[in-house]
Amino acid sequence: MTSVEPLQSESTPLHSRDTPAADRTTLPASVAEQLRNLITEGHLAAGTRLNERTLGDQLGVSRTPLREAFRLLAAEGLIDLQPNRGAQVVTLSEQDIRESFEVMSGLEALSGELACRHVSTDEIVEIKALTFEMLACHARRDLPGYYRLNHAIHDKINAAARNRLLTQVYATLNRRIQHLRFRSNFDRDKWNKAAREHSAMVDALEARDGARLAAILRTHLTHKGEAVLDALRLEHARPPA
Amino acid sequence: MTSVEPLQSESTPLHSRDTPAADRTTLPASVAEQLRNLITEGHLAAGTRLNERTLGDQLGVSRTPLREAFRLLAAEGLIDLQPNRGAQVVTLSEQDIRESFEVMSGLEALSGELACRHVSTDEIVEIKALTFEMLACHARRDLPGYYRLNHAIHDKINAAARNRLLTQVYATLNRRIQHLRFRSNFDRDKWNKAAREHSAMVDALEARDGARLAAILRTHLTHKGEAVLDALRLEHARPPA
DNA sequence: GCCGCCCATTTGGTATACAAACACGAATCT
DNA sequence: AGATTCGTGTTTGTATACCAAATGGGCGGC
Repeated sequence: MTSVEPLQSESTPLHSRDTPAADRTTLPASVAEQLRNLITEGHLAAGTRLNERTLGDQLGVSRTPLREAFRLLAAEGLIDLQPNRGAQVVTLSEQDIRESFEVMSGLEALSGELACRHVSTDEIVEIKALTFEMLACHARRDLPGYYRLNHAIHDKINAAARNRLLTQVYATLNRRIQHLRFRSNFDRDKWNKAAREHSAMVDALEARDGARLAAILRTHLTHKGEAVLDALRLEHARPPA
Repeated sequence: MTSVEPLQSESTPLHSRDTPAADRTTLPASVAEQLRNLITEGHLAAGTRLNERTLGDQLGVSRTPLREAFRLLAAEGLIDLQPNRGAQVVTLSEQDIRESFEVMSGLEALSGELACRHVSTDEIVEIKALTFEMLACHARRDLPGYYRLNHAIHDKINAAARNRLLTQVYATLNRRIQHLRFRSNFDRDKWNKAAREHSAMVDALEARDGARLAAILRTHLTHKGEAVLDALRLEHARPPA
């Protein structure tokens, strides 16, 4: 995946002239979002150069808002913006990935701690239910379903922490490595362990034991990081189709 | 401080034509840095509107790079960029501040934990020395000196964590509240407590007790957050000169 | 006093122009 | 041959002009 197929049909401008009036977002923001999606979903491979003129034509916007979108994405760490050399999709080194998981594990721990302080019983119930659904996916070896529910659970815990900044920072960091997570088709052992950790999470949450939940989430994320790194190294040895 | 005095003499363009060739930074970046400094040092008060034309003239740049700088600062959370309403220096609500300190305390905790894993004996020595210097400032009631050393110590611990992402994220968050920290001329009790906490930090670091250092840093930051909030509320009751 | 209308101002976005930086291959030198 | 220089086309960086749309007041009517 090194070149880009038509990103958008020519006939659908981003700003439809007929939108009522109100909350239309700005062009740079929506361009940034499109690119963000392309990157996080892996449709734009790491290292891809983003030519201003070309990409602008494909997206149907002029250079000005595109460049502003670049600044945004650069600040989020999704693209690399070098003076006079343009933008390219960021390539994460092993260390970058390790650092990302370290920071994210710290944030998850905080999230767990705060969640135990603020979570409502309704939320606990919902998280517990989601966890069981996820365990069902695990039993069925349904990886996509597992990922989806996994994501939902972590989102709920994060929301229960009642800290928008935390949510936002976490989301930003997560996006940088999101496409990697889906590739780590980790082995049976690790998957079993992860599932068990999720059961323990629910226990800690029900007991509202912040320290315990924090510790579980911390190691959970650390394990996930290791799994991703392993998968990456494996891929490196024998590149995928 | 609601209006802006000449930000730069007309005769010193940001890009001097004679700079050799090499690492000149781009205009948006340097504009952003100037604004960042003005904001974090409190020369641009919260809520100040940033008019594109006016500000561009003052800084000697056109709207194009200025707008890109705005995107940068908005992504960092230093300014608020509302569609069709322009940019203004962000105004943090009490909750924003509380959330900031919560996240930062989590990051500090992580920093302490990692620092204990990676710190060199030389670094410990240096941190210990700085701590004593800081305690000297405390004894002399030298608040500016205290702040300076305090900052240096936290930087060193952060550096010892060996995680550039952590450093960067922390710095970004810190900038948003930096100008508040200097105003919190907290009372004798809190200051004493903070000083004691710093001694405990060195102990934990020497013992390379990650969990302990993490806990200390965590509560240290929490206390700082409370102090800032107190000071803010006080100021609110009786506005400063 | 309240409401709606109108206008000056500002922002959002496009297009264009041009200088400087860069990439890369050809020509040159040793 | 290999390294170096040179030149040229391409891309980025910045400025500027321009216009549409949104905003925010002020003004007049009620």
